Order: sequence, then structure tokens, then C-alpha cells
Amino acid sequence: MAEKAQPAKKPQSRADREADRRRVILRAAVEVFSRKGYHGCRIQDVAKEAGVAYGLVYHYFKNKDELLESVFASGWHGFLGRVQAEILRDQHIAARTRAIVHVAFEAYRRDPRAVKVLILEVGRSPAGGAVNRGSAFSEVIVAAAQMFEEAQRRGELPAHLDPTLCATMLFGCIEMGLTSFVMGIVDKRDDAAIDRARDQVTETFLHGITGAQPAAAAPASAPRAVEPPSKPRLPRTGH
Amino acid sequence: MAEKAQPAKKPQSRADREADRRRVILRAAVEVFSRKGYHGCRIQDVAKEAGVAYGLVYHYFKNKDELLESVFASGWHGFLGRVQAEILRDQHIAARTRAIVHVAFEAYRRDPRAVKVLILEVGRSPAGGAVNRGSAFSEVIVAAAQMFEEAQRRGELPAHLDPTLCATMLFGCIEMGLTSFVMGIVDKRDDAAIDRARDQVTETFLHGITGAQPAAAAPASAPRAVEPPSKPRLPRTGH
Amino acid sequence: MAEKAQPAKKPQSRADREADRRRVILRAAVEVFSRKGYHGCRIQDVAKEAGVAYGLVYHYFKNKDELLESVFASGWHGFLGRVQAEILRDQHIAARTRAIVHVAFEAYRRDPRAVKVLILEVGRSPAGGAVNRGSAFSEVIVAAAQMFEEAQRRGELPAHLDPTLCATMLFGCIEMGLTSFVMGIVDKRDDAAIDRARDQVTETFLHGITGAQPAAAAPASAPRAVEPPSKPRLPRTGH
Amino acid sequence: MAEKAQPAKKPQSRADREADRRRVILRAAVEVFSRKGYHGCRIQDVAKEAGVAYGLVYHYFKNKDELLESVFASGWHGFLGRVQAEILRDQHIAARTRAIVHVAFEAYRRDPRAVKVLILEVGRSPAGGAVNRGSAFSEVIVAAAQMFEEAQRRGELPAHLDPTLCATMLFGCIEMGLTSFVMGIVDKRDDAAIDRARDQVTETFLHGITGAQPAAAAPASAPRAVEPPSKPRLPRTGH
DNA sequence: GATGAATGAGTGTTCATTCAT
DNA sequence: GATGAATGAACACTCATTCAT
Repeated sequence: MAEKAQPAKKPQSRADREADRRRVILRAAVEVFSRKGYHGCRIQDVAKEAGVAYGLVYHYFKNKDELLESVFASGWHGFLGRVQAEILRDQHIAARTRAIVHVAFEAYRRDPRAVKVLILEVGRSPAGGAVNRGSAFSEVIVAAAQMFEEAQRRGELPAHLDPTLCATMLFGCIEMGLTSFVMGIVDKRDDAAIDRARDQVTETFLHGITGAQPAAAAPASAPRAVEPPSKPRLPRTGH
Repeated sequence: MAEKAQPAKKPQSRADREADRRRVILRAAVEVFSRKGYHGCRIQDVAKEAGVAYGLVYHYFKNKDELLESVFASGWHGFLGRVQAEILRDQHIAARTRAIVHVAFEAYRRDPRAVKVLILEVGRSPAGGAVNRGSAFSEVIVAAAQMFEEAQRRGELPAHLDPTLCATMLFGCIEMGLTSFVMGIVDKRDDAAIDRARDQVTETFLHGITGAQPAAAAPASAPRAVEPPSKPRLPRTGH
Repeated sequence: MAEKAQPAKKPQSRADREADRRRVILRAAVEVFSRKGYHGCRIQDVAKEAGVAYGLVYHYFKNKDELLESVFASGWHGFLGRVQAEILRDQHIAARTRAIVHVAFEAYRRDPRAVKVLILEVGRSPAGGAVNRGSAFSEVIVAAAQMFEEAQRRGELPAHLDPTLCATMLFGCIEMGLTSFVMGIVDKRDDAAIDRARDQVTETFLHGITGAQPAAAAPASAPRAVEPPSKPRLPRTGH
Repeated sequence: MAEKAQPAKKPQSRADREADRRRVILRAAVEVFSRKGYHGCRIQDVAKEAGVAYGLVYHYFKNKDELLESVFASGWHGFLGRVQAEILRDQHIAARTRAIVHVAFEAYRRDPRAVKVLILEVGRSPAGGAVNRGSAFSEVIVAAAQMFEEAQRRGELPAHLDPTLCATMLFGCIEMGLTSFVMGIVDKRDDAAIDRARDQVTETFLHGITGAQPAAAAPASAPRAVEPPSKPRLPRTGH
């Protein structure tokens, strides 16, 4: 069987070529989503950005929603995986927290566009295919909450803290920290600034949770009258 | 009690009625936006929800975008105003921070839907009329950053912290805390849970920033190797 | 009888006032139609131009179409009446033709906007209420055709000419002459230019019809080969 | 007879098919425009008339306005080109005038609908995209005016006539002559009638301009008192 | 597989017309 | 009579999706 000739050029198998195409389209989608958002982008934009024909997008993705889903998944799974890895590591809560923040900021440094898409589109579509995205989001929260809970059992974290809320705050700080880059509140490209932000977020958060005292001591319900506690107990931040 | 004369039926003037209508439509828009998001909501839905005719929406709002803008503005200005008021108060940074958090959580308790809209749509539309929304968002950040800067001058906050980042983190914690309610990660309606969340966010954040040590002491660039500092200096949280 | 006071001012009866209003609205409509055309103009524009309330237009005119009809009629009837008067005058065809052209150009001089509306909108709406307008238009043609026919019976006009076509040409020359003013091909406001145009149209047309020879002599069906007739007979242009 | 290979079925290339489609839509637009006018015609009508899907119209034309523009251009360019060709021919003014009228009436005979659209929509839209249409219209006027001017230099036309006005009158006669067919004042389909109209228009106009005397001789400003000139000078109509 | 023409439901917006005050 | 808020049908235009080549 002489086959089709064209042996030399690219030793890629058919499957490889297709996988490539798929990846090209996915990258293009990230690009365009990050620029115009999901609703502001048309399939044609993605096709043009990817340099492929209009209809080809539909060969690789069932529809626009699945495309976004894929964009989301491909970006999120990498992140989620790395975060999970850190969570599962057998280390002090402080070290693991630092590692998580590190992972997030590194992701931004490596691919700001993808992070932008994740931040801007995650959980923003109340209806439809959003299910997966939204749930994916709570996934990290839940995982991190388990980590914090475990840390409490180990005595690394004050018992009165709500572990879910700790997780929430952690990712709140991370997300908003990155958002300030994404939205240009601070210089997007300053590597040193990114480092500084990451470190401050880490240490502030860590010191906050490890040193936090029972909320009951500070009835914030009547905030204006409240005085800061005169002498907070300082839990050890190290192990 | 004759009171104001023409008491019974409709004491409203023409202008009153119109302002009412406008408000009704705005409420309906909040409702629908919060349920389906900006793109998922059709003018017709808003009209139906408000119980008015299709065209009337266009009598009060130039177009869909202006409607969202108004929804956003009406919700945001109230919040922004209250936050600003707390920021400007001449009190210790801890008290002001508590008050800000309090304002945010109260806003959620009072009108969760509106908060949802603000959270879900703020800064999420990369294109078009988003300018105002996006900038409005940085507005609070900037204002809060000034507050933190001032606190540093007063010696209420460690000098090495980036005030903008402090503001970012504060609102990151608040937003994500509320998001966890909005998205149902925790029970949406449990008043006690709301209180607890608010207090933990407040105290954790406060303790975090007032007790944070220079990031240089914890070179997070190589996070895994890092040991938590053995003996952090404890700044006074009270005045 | 103190009555209502305000006795002196305007002794207009109620009916007068109303007629005035009607006229004001009509003028405004002429203004706006001439600026934007029938379809490009909204009732609101007319109301604003007239300085009256939106809804008032509907007190005086059943609907937009009737408004245009009225604009058309008020403008056209004056013109038609004056043209008819000239047609019915017992004079030589040349004198009557001159008078008709004169009437048309005077109408333009007096109220170019109204003429513009008549020219631009007459017979341009193939559907709907156009019936009256369209037919009004043929009305003059028919009347003028009768005039020409009569002139033929009197021997003032060569018998071989189609009187309807004569009428058609006459108003074609008039309309296009005015159109060149309306559309700015020539200076809109130069009174002398208007006079000159009127005179040339008149004399050219007159000489054309009174001196025209049977078309059979000039088989235009093969126009390129045709030579102008060597010796046209010259009908007397005078009586 | 292998001919071009793949002879039977559809010898059209992809590009051919597309051009065809475009043409079909254009024809349909002419049809519908001529029936209902620009404003009365909906894109849906055009699509239905063309037997294509709604959206396809927008595949070939940017929007409704561009569609009309195309209709206009495609009709007008043909006419304009043929008229220009006659204008540029090196012949006596009489021959050229005859040819121009001939072209116009032939155009009507060939495609009355298209002529109707041109007549009804040319210069009728005071706003927007009308620019091209309006200016296209003056284009012929200007070109014809140059022709008449040149004829004056050659001594074929009395010097006192305004060449622009001659052009205006010529096309006025043509337009109104055709209008009388378009509007049904005379029988639309009678070929002989069309011929007769064309010939009378031609000869009347020609005799009018070649024999016209200075307007000063007939002060039409006071038309009623005016007597036709007793003895007009007769310029030779032949060369 | 690759292409882009074809389809048509969906939606924002306009504006004539009505009607309560 | 005057006013302008209220109504809703109508229509241009978009764009995800399909399909013939």
C-alpha cells in the first residue's frame, strides 16, 4: 500500500495533527474570551484568531458552550490539579498555604490571559452550562476547607475558625489580588510587583488566621462602638 | 387626623408616580439580572417582571445598557457612599475596617439580589459600557487604599504593607465571603452564619494586617522550603 | 360680570384659536417633512417644531398619514387652484403656459420648503394613502392636457401633438427646473437665477411645442442615423 | 463533445453560484422596491421574493441601505454609462439628444420596474445614504450640460441659453414622460405609445431649444400681460 | 477533514397611536 | 382642550448552528 506519500515532512500522526488543531482553536478561544468575554465573542472571531475556517470550530467542539467549557476546563484543571497536589502534601498549614498562593500567582505570570478568562467568566453565568464552572469553583473551596479542617485537628489552626470561610478568604485574597492585575489597578507586567503582592497576600493571610481570636470577642454587629481587642493572643505561626 | 388633605386614594403627584414606575422597573431589572445575568436577560423579561409594557422600559431608560448602568449605579452608589462615610470617619483603622465589612454584609442581608448583581456583573464586561462599572470598582479600592495609607502615617499599620494591596485583600475577602453565600456554598439565609462570616472575615483580616511582618522575612518565591517565622512581632491592634 | 378677565388681548373665538393651532402644526410638518422626508420624520419632531404637546397633533389630525395628506393638500390645492385659474382663462395658449410656469416658480419663491415637500413626496409612496397624492398629481396633468387640446381646436397648437404629453413635458420641465433648485444643483436663493430659469423654461417649451413638426419626420427609433430635418416648418408662436 | 468536462449538471463554479445568488437578491429587491418603495419594503419581503433565507440577504449586503444603494447603482450605472457614451459621440447636438432620449425610453421598455425604482427613489431620501443617489443624479445633468455648452461653442445652439437648464429640461421631460407611464397616466405597455412619447419629447425639446429666443424678449415676470413674440427668429435645427 | 454559504430564531429598538389625568 | 406616559406591533440586524460541496 503506497499510502498517500508525504512521509517525511511531519511525522505526526493524523491524531496528532487533529489534537494540534484542537489546541490552536482552544488557545484562540482563550485569547478572544479574555479580550471580549464570552458573550462578546463570536465563533467567527475565534476561527479568525485561530486561522481556521468558520465551520471547523464545530468539528472540534459541539457548540459555543462546550468551547467555553473546554477553555475553562483546560485552564482550571491544571490549576486545580496543582492546588490539590499542594493541599495533599503532608506539611504544615502555613507551608501549604504559601504553596497554593504561589501556584496561583505563577499561573498568572505564565498565562495572564487564561487567568483573566477564569476570573472573569467563572461563576458569572447564572444560567445554562454554567453548572460545571460554578461547581468547579466550589471544588477548590471545598478542598481547601478540608485542608484547613485537618490543620485544626492537627492543632495548627485555632479551632474556632470556620474552615470553609478560611478557604473562602484565601481564594478571595488571591482572586482579588490577581483581579487588580487583570483590571490594571496595578501594573500588569511588573514581575517584582507580582512577587510582592503574592508575598503580602500570603503572609497577611497566614498571620491573620493563625493569630485570629474568637469572633465573639469582637461583636461586630455594632461595629462603630467596637474597640479593637486590647491584647490579642498570638498563636504560633510556625509549627 | 386630616393630615395632608386628599389623603385616601392616591396622594401621589404625577412626578411621584413616574419616579415610582422608574423604581419598579429598576427593581425588576435587579431581579432579572440577578437571576439570569446581563446577557441572559431580555428587556421583555424586565417589563414582564415589572408588570409594565415593553416600550415603557425605553421610556425610562435609553437602552438596555443604560438600564444595567442604572441598576449598577443605584446599588453601587448606596454601598460606595456608606463605605466612604466609614472611611472618612476619624477612628482607628480597626474600627473603620470593621465598619466597612459590616456595611457590606448588611447590604447583603438587606438585598441579596442586588449584591449578587453587583458581584456578578462588576467588571465582568470587558467591552462597551463597562467602563463605569469597572472604574467604579477601583474607586472603592483606591479610597480604601488611602485609608490604609493614612493609617500607616498614624502608626496604626505596619509601614511595609502596600496599602493598595491591603484594600484589595479586604474587598477580596468581603467579595468572596459574600460570593460563597451568593453561590450557595454556604446557606444563603442563615442570619447567624452571615454574622459569623462577617466577624471572622473582619478579625482575621485585621489580625493579619496588623500583625504581618515584612515579606522579605518569608521569601515565598521558593514556597515549599519556607518555614514560618518563629516569632512574629505583634503590633498593637488597639490604639 | 367680571367673568374670567383677559377680555382685551385676543378677540379670537375659540374656533379661531384652534384653526391657528392647526395651522401651526401644519407649518411645522412642512418644515420637518422638507428636512427629513415623510418617513424620516416622527410625530414628536413635528410636535417639537410646532411647540405643542406630543398628543395634541392627534387632536388635529387623525394620524400621520392624514397629516401628510393635509400638508400635501394645503400646499397643492393652492397651487392647483392657481394653475386651474390660469388654465380656464380665455387666452392664447402661450399666455396661459407662461402664466402656469410663473405660478409654479412664484410658489417656489414664496415657500421653497413647501415646494420641496410636494416635489419630494408627491407620488413617491407607491402604497397606502398615496392614492390621493398620486391622483392629485395627475389632476394637473389632465387639466393641462385639456387646455392643450382646446388650444389645438383653436388652431393655436399643431394638431399632431399629444396634448397629454405636452402637459407632461410642461410639468416635467417645471418640476425638474425646481428640483435643480431644491437639490442645490443651482443656487437656491438667487432671485435672478430663478427668473432666468423660469423664462428659459417657458420660452423653450413654448417654442418647442408651437414649432414642433410631426414626429414621423424624425424616426427616432434609429436615432443615430437620423439627421435633423432640413427645413422644419415654423408654426406661428403668436396668435 | 467532451467540452469542458463535468458538462451536464451544474457547470457553475462556487463563485458563479454566489454571483448568481447576489444577482437574484438584487432582482428581488428591485421587484419589491418598485412595488412598495424603500420604506415599505421589508428585508423579509426581499428574501421571500428571492426565494432565499432571511439571513442570506445580510450575507451579501451589509444592510438594507447598502442593498438599495446596490439596486440603485446597478440600475443607474448602466443608464449613466449609455448616456455618457452618447454624450461623448462626436455628433450634432440634435442627434445626441435624440440618442439620449432613446436610451432612456429603451431602458424603460426593457425594465420598467428598475426605471420605476430609479425614478421613485432617486433623490427622495433627504437623509442618510442618499448622498450617492442624489449626487449620481446631478452627474447626468452636469454631463449633459457640458454637452450643451460644447454645442453652443460649435454654434449648434443659441448662445443665450443656460446649458445647465437645458440639461435640466431635457431630463425633466424624460423623467416626467416616463413617470406618466410609471404612474399609469398613460397605458404602461403600449409600445407604440412609448415610441410616440419618445419622439414627441425629442422633437419638441429639440425644436424648443434650437429655436428659443432670448428670454428678455418675453418678460414673463408679468406673465398675464405678456403677448407671445410676434416673429421668433428661427435657428436652423439641422447643421 | 475543511470550507464557508445558508438558515432562521431571537432580540434590541423605534415609533405610531391610545388614553388617563 | 392639552399633556405626555403607556402600549405593543413591527422590523432591522446578529449569530449560533447546519450542511452541501
